[in-house]
Amino acid sequence: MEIQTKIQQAFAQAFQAVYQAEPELKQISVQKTRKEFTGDFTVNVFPFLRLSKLKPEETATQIGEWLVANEADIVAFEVVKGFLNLTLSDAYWSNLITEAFNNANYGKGEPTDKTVLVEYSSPNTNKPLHLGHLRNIFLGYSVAEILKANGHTVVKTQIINDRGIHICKSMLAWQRFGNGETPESSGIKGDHLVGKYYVIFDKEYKKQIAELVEQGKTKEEAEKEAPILLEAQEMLRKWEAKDPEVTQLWETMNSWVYAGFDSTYTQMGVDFDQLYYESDTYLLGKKVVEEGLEKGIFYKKEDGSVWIDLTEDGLDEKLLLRKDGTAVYMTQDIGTAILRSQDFPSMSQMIYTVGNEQDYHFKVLFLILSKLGYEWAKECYHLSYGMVELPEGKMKSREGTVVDADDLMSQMVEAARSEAQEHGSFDDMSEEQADDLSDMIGMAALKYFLLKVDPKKKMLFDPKESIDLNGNTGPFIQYAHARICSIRNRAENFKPVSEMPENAGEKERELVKLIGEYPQAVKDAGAQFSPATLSNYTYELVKAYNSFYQSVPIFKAETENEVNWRVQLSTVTGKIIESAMLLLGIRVPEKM
RNA sequence: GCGCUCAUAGCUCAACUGGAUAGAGCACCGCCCUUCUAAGGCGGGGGUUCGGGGUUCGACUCCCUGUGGGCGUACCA
Repeated sequence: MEIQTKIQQAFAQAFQAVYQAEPELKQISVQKTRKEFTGDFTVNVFPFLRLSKLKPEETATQIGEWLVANEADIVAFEVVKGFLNLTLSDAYWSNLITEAFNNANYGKGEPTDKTVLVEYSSPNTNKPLHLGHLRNIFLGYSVAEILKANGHTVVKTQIINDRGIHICKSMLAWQRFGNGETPESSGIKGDHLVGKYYVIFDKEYKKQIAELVEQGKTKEEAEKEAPILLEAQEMLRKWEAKDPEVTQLWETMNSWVYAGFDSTYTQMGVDFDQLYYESDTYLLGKKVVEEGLEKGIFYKKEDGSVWIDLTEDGLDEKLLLRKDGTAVYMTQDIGTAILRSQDFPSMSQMIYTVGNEQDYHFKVLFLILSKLGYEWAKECYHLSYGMVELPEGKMKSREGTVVDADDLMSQMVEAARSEAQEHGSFDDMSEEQADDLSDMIGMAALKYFLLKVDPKKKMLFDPKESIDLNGNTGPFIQYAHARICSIRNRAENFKPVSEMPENAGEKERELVKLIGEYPQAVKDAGAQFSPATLSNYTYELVKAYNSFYQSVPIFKAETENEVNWRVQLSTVTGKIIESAMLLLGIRVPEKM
């Protein structure tokens, strides 16, 4: 049990004993005592004055006296206005450090019976991944790891949008302008090659529109009638009819893209347990919509299109099948969700990591699923994150301001490499070690930069700032870890200490407190689906450690016991840094 | 138009979900390497928390309102 919860209960007990009244547990807020005051934890008595019928100071004092008399771990208290500041015993802190030192799973929750499916990538197969995908994927991966750390069983998944008009556009352009170019013949990564033809299609399409407009068509007419677009639509119909030639081309080009994605995912350091392809799920979606139509949940318009009326729920009418009977985005998503629930019958929650531009879409999706009678619909959760913006504004693929994921990652790694080179980190390293270290640092800078911001909020990506390795950054945290490893290596005669030295100073005590907060930090990050809260915690921990490291000599401590204690504190801090960073998907080096 | 959402130091972000004098990083200024990794530490300046009302013992946080951004409102995904 977390110490906060214990204090909460003790406080309630005290209230019962002193005033014969029961405060609501939720109302008892236990927080860290601010630096300006003495104490470890603070309880606010304001909400309970109507129960005690006394002034804030009197209430706090009486409760404080009871707690010191009856709770072994609480040894002193101090009252400032309505704030009751409690001081815990050294024995309590000593036990905590011993536990953190001995328990390999310190901070992680007990196994639960919950199975959570986390979707954290949903790429289209017509172009490479970009910066927006990076935030999406790092976020979802980290949330999945955090949920695991909270004891849940997690299934990581992606939905691959492999069918539709977009991929036909690339296919058509390749067929017409490609001259048989392949990733092998050109040396271009598969997803980038296919993306290149998507751009070529768009150029040709625009050219044809311009020509048609010149011939006297309106812009709208031209956009609908451009021959190359009609051909792409024809290709989609052929695909749906399983035309052998089109199918073959589709398979070939998708396979190029998957090879490209695989290498991007590898560089990102992420993995998946289960893949879903829309080409496999859209038919189930269509079937379910037909069934819903029979049940009267949906209705058909005269032109044959199928809709659902959500106006009574405060939403709009939504299309589910086009008049030609083909599926739309919503249709496929219904199919995918149902398929997943069938594949994982024990699933207790389904999380979709998707940008907040789709908030409305998921509201509608979950509502439809629940109208279709699926109980698990209420356990669906849209992990909605804010868009990534650049200093010059939004990323726009048409204007070429998209930041490519592969390019960005290699730039980060190269920046890290030259910095490490300058720093002399490679001096005793092999080439592979140097490569690995560069990768570790560059990726840490990027991941931490994207994860430290509250996922819900939109964020600004300034390339200059992201590449910075000082201050509140991933490499800053890695550096602390490397220093700790170096201390640990030096401490040959280290023996764990079971009691905190009586003369332990402020810096040490501050560090001890933060170490004690790790389990709660993991819990909070899981409850809020927020790697950012965990980043902030780790940053606080590292700052406290650096401050300690700077002002408290470790190997020149007065007694051997103190040396051991300080090495032990360092070791525990290092373990937490590593553990927390892994939950963010960030590796930590032993030297840098 | 309607719906959702955001606004905190020059810039980028925090603030334990309603609690004490709103904190960090970057940038700027000044110190600290014969103590263990200076990718570090210590100190300084910098705020009407977008404006205006309200609720509360207490508001960056909740409610109303105004202003200004973003997103959605597709037979796109």
